[in-house]
Amino acid sequence: MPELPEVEVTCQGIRPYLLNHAITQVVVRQPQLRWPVPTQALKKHLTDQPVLAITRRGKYIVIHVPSEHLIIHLGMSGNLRILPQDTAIRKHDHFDCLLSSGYVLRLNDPRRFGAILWTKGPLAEFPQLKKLGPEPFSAAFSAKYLQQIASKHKVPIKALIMNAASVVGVGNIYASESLFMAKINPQRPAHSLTDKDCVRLHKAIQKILANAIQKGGTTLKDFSQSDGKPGYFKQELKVYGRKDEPCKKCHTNIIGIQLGQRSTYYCPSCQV
DNA sequence: CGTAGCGCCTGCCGGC
DNA sequence: TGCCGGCAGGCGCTAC
Repeated sequence: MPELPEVEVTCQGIRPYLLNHAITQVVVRQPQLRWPVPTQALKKHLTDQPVLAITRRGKYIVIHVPSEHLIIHLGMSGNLRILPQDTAIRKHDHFDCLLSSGYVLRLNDPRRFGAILWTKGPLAEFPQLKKLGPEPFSAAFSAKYLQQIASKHKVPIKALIMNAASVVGVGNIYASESLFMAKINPQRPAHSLTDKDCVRLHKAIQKILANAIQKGGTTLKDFSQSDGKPGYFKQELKVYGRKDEPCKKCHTNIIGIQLGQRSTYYCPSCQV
């Protein structure tokens, strides 16, 4: 479900309800997520701890308590909501953090591809975070950097930008949308991109992600912001999910293909 | 090493 | 109405 914009919107939504409030209780109803949930460690180390910060690294949400970190990944179908503590439990409500603010932070994740992790050590050394490439809005993610990695790989450019080791946060929707904005065919081998292509793609990735965050993310079916409202970027999608519909620029029908087992959309006329 | 393909799960939708 | 295949916003593991 979530790519970087949806995760960022989730962080922004939950922050006021967590920051400077204490975690009063941790409830794990389903310990089998992508990795086993470290239930005992969570209960022992998070209970009665104040939340000092909520940050994001790639698609991971990091909740900081004194000298430890709770790390949450939403996988494909995960959703974090802020709810009154007496809200009835629904199917797939796997994890709760009760808060001194009177609310509960609740994870619902039907497909259980998400994760609840915990670490005491430095965040940068945490295995899942250690492998991640630069943040798309950081100085490290420059047009020059994109040129360098593109020149070294022959995989389709869409696969390259979706690989979190290249740059974090670009998932299946925004990869297609960024490539449309940059006028690049998603199937092009990464090393075939010119420097100018990379400059356009770099800018497109940043613009698409920033605009999606500003619109509250993309709701296709099950994503909602932490207050339950949908994201409004769906209306902005130019190619994703628009197979056989006319391109908004040139009216050629949008093509839908499978690329690396992921559905991929592009305009055969605008994207070369 | 880079790359391709599979599998983890549940839910939903369209076709028969 | 029910069954079945295919598909879904992510990502790690395996084999080559």
